[in-house]
This record gives sequence, structure tokens and C-alpha cells, in this order.
Amino acid sequence: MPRGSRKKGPNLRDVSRAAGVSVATVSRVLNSPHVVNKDTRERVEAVIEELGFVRSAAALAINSGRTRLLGALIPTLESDIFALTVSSMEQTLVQHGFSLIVATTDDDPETEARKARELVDVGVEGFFISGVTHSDAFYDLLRRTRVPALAISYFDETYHLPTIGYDNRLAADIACTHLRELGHDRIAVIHGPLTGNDRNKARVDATRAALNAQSCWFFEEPISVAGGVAGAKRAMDQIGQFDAVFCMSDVMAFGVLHELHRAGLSVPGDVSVVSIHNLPASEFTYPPLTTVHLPARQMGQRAAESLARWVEDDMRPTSTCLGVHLVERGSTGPFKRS
Amino acid sequence: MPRGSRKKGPNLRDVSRAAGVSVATVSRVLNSPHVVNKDTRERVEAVIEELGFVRSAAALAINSGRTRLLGALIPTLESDIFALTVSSMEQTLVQHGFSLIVATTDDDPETEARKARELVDVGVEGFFISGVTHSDAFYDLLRRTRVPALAISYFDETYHLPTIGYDNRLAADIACTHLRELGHDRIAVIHGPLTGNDRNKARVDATRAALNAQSCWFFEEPISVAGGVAGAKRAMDQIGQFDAVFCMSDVMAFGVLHELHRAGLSVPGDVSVVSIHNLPASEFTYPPLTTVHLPARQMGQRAAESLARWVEDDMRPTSTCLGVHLVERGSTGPFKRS
DNA sequence: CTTGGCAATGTAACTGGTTACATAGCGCCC
DNA sequence: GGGCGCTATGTAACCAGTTACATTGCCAAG
Repeated sequence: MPRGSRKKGPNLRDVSRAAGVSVATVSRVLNSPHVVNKDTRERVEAVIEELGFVRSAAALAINSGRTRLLGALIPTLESDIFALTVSSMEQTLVQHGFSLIVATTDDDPETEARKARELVDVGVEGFFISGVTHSDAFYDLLRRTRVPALAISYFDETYHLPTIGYDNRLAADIACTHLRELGHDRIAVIHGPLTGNDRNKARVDATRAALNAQSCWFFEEPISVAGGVAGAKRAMDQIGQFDAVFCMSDVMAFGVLHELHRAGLSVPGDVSVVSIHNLPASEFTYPPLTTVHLPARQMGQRAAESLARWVEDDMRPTSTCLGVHLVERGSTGPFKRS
Repeated sequence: MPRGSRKKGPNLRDVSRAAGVSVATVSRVLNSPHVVNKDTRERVEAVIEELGFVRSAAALAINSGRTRLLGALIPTLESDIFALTVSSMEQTLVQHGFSLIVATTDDDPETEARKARELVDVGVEGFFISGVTHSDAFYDLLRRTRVPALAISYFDETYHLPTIGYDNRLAADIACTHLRELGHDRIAVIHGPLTGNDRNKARVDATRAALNAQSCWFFEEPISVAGGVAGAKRAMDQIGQFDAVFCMSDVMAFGVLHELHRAGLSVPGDVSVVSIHNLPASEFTYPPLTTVHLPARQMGQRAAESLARWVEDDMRPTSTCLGVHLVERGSTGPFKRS
């Protein structure tokens, strides 16, 4: 039934008929104009223009076996972290002639598998995925379809897929060391959900290892400004006094700063705040946020280049670990409770 | 030459051969399993599983004339405003069986036209575009290809494409009225680039109309926290004293708040700050930001539904104007300079 | 015993391009 | 004047599916 029902434009044969040439000639005008006689070419071009002919993407794809489509399976776009990464991916990919389909998974492996399937169905030639924790259904899909997949935000050279990311444990460790060096001991740790999010889990694990278990408290909240507010509230309620707050994400730190101010605590006078990410906005909080810089843009760019080369030249990338480093600003200071 | 060079999986004929049936039967197993005999069906399904057969998206598309792909041409993803909109678009579109390709234009009409062309080449069935200012090349593309395009972030029922957005002039007017009602007169207006961005232009025009020209000053800066900082610096340098700052975007307001604090000015004691957008983070600035709420999520959802229906059932949507309203928080207060 | 209906399957023509190969026409040289 | 090479173009097979139509076999009704 769908046959013919859809309004469709002119096709190659229509053009060839109208121009009085064969389909091959029209095709040549489109693909290698120099081999066709100038007069013929101009006539064909005129007909193309007149009829408003546009090549069918599907027909192109069926012949070349290429769609030039890549898919990004990311937890969310509503967090600057991923928006930044996706943005630089997209900008890098255009340069390689690829387009990017974004699909959000909400950190749910089932949703990821389902959307991955849909992306395969529309013809993506490769995936970006977040982290190294995925469902069997998803791995199964990769195995069957042999579509390349590149994991980002996490570095693990033992993983069976290439990873391009940073050492999340190290990032957390740097923050903890910074707090310890300043003399802080009683520390509230505010982190995002651990289920399905291996980045958070790695950070929390490293934090547990780095800090004195007797004097640190963990609070799980959504990764959002509101989550940071809630975490800070709970910390103030449940711990008596604390020297510092360690947030697993700048976004949460924004909320923490807000809530500490609201409670009349000064930062870093009463409480130091350290975080992970170094978002563009973190330079301009009040006070400016001390945070461990994760190179989100650089990661997006590297990942894009690697995946582009992988699907293009069949060159499987090797895992890369990008550097992270502490950016000291105004939100942390030496311990000074009398 | 590309012929055969690309590693490709088994196709329909391979499956039919291995299962000892015709291609039609295999196709039926995939599309209308109930019409094929149970034994045959199970045998074919087993072969499909064993060979790891996956339907070619391109072949599917060439037959149906559908790709189920839509494209979003947005200025940037690095701003929460668009990240929020795109996010809700994507989530709504999955429900309608569409995938979303994002392409950033950096508010440059040439880039937009170029990327639009690329999107057509990969086969999108419809576009989301931002605002109503676009290049001739882009309009030409729409005319030739007859691909539906829906403009967002801007409402204008006289525009030749359907628009789903809000009244940007009204939003600015609401903010100005609020400041005037509080008794503020000397006002610094900090806005984003006007070239190629009709949303900003509409807001600035409305502001010029609403405020006393003798006592308001306009500063153009990039739409970013850093842009807000720079704008506030220039305002303090160039105007002597001012009662209030009106930012065209919450993102810039974040920077303004930061810079005012740094300069030792209290908000709203010395200066009131009002803005447009109402981002999730704006509830938790210090002080919480008074801002005109723009329904970004709702817009993304409505736009997605409208465009989906348009390409699906050929029902061209009518333009919709979504409501905006002032959210009064702590960053504005009555004029009280002695 | 024939005809009709139905279920299950096959054949081949389509979708809209690309391209290997064939062909035609022309000029040049021996 | 026949053979060669060149350019310009056409013919038809191909990509990987879908599907209209044809075919087959079986059972039941007339």
C-alpha cells in the first residue's frame, strides 16, 4: 500500500528522460562531471535544477554500503558534562563527513540496548557509549552486527572495547589528597547514583580508599544542582560538624555552595568544597570552585577522530587515558577550626 | 572499487539459501511472521540467528521511502537552553519511532545551510531550526527538497514555516515591567550577539521600547557565564551607578552575579538582577535568580510531536505560542538608594 | 469428480541509484 | 584504408530488500 502513496520527487530516470540521455550519463554528471561533455553536462545540470532533483540517500547508501551515520548513547544531555562532549564530537565529526545521532539512555542498560537496536536499524556505522557497564543484550547486538563501539568517560585498557577517557579513580584521589593536605579530616562526600554508572562507582571506590573511613560520610543524590542542595542539607542534618565537602560533580557542587551559603556557612572559611569536572561555569561560582579538571572537549574530539578512523579505514583505536589535574580556586582553604 | 571491499554480513539471499526457502519467505518471516508456517518460520529464524543476519537499513529505506530520521539545526549544545530542548525532543521522538541527528550551526546561516544539505544527503525527513532568520541557500534547499522544517524558540504566525516558541518580545517586556515596578530606572542590559540571532534581537528591541532610553545601557557579549562577567565589568566601568541589570539569558546572569559579588555589591541590596530562561540551576544561585520562565522542555516536546506528525501523516502543524511568566526569586528588590 | 477456497510458498518485478562493460564516432598514423 | 586509441555515451547487471502476482497442494462442498 505504501507504494506510491508517499509524495516523492523526481528520480534519476526522470532526469535522464527529460534530458534525453541515459541514466549512466546523469549519474556521471553527479559523480564525475569532468568525464562528460560540457554541453551534455550543462543540459543535464539544467534539468536537475529545473526538476529539483535530489539524490536519494537510501539509494546512495545501498550502493556504497555506507551511511556516514554514527550514534552516541549517552546518559543524558541535561548535564553540561555530556552536552560539552557531544558538542565537540559533533564538531569534529562534520570534518570527517559524519553525522551524529544522539540517544539518551538515562544510565539504564535496557534503554541503552533498545536504543542501540534502533540506531542499528537506521543504519549507524559506529557507536559512542558511556563507560564500560552494559547489558548482555547490548553486547550481543555488537557481536551480531559487528558495529564498532567506542567507550568514553572511562579508561580501562583491559576492556574488550577501546576506551577513551580518564582515570576516574585518580580524579577522586587527587581531590581527596588536596583535602588531606589542607588538613581536612571530617568530610562529606556527595555523589551520583552508583547503579549503572561505573564512573561514579570508580570515584566513590577511590574515595573510600583514600579517606579515613571513621570520618567520612557518603550521600547519594541525583547529579543536578538540586541534588547537590539535597546532599548538603542531609550532610548538615546528619553529621554534626564537617570540614569539607567533596562533590563528584561540579553540577552538584553548585547546589552545595548555594545550600552552605543559605545555612550561613562561609566557603572556604567554615567548609571547603572540592569537586570534579571543571565546567565553564565553575570559574564563576561564589567563591570560584576548586575542582579536578576532566578534559571533556578534548575527549569528545579524540573519541570522534578515533571512531571516524575506525569505521573509515578499519583501524581499531587503542585505548587512551587523558590527563586530569587539580584546578585550585577559591572554594578550598586550610583547615582552621580552633 | 569499493564493491566488495567492505566486510559485509549475510543478506536475505544467503539466509534463504541456507534455510532452503525463497527470499519472499524470509522477508515474510521478518515482516508478517503469522502468515508463514510455524515450522518454516522457526527454521528461518534459526538460520537468521545462526548467521547473525541484520536487515540493511538502506534497503529498508529505499523500499519504504522512509528513513525515520529527523535533524535538529541548533546554534549550540553548550548552552543549557538548547541542551534542555534537544533532550526533550529526543525523548519525545523515540516514542514516535524517530531518531534525531543534531547539528550545531553556531548561529551562522552559512554553516546552517551547509549542514542542512548534509542532513538531506543522509536522508532526514524533517528539520528543527532555530528562529526565523535563515540564508537563501537554506530556503532554497527546503523548496527543492520539500523537506518539512519547523522553527522553534520563536513565535511568528506570519512566517512561512510553522513556528513553535514563545513571544521573545513579551518575555523581555515582562522583565522590564518588573524592574520598573520596583522603581528601578538606571538599567544595564546585557545581551548576546544580535547578528543571525533573531531571539536576542526581538528581546533587545522590546527592551528598547520598554525602558527609558536616557537611562539604559546595552552591552553585547557572548552568551556564556564568562560573557556575563565581561558584561558586568563593562557596565561598572562605563556607567557610574546603576540600579539593575537585565540579562537576556540566565547563563549570562550567573556571570553577572559573580562579578557583582566580586566588586562588593550586594544583590538585590545595591543592584537588582533579572534575566530570561529559568534554567534548573537558576533556583540555586546566590541569591536565587528572578527570571522569566521560558518553557524549553515543553517546547521540545511540542515541536517533536508536531514534526513527527507532519512527516508521518502530512499534517502541517500550526504555529503555537507557549506562555512565559515571571518567576520572582531573590535577585530583585525595590529601589532603595537614598 | 470437479470446482472453489484457502494457506503456504515461490518468481520476478520493483525501489533508485552506481558502474562494468559494450558501443559508437572521430581523428591519426602507417 | 584498416587498425589504433580516444572520448562520449548507452545497456544492463547489481546492491538488498519488498511485494504483486502466480503457483502448488490440500480439503470440502456441489
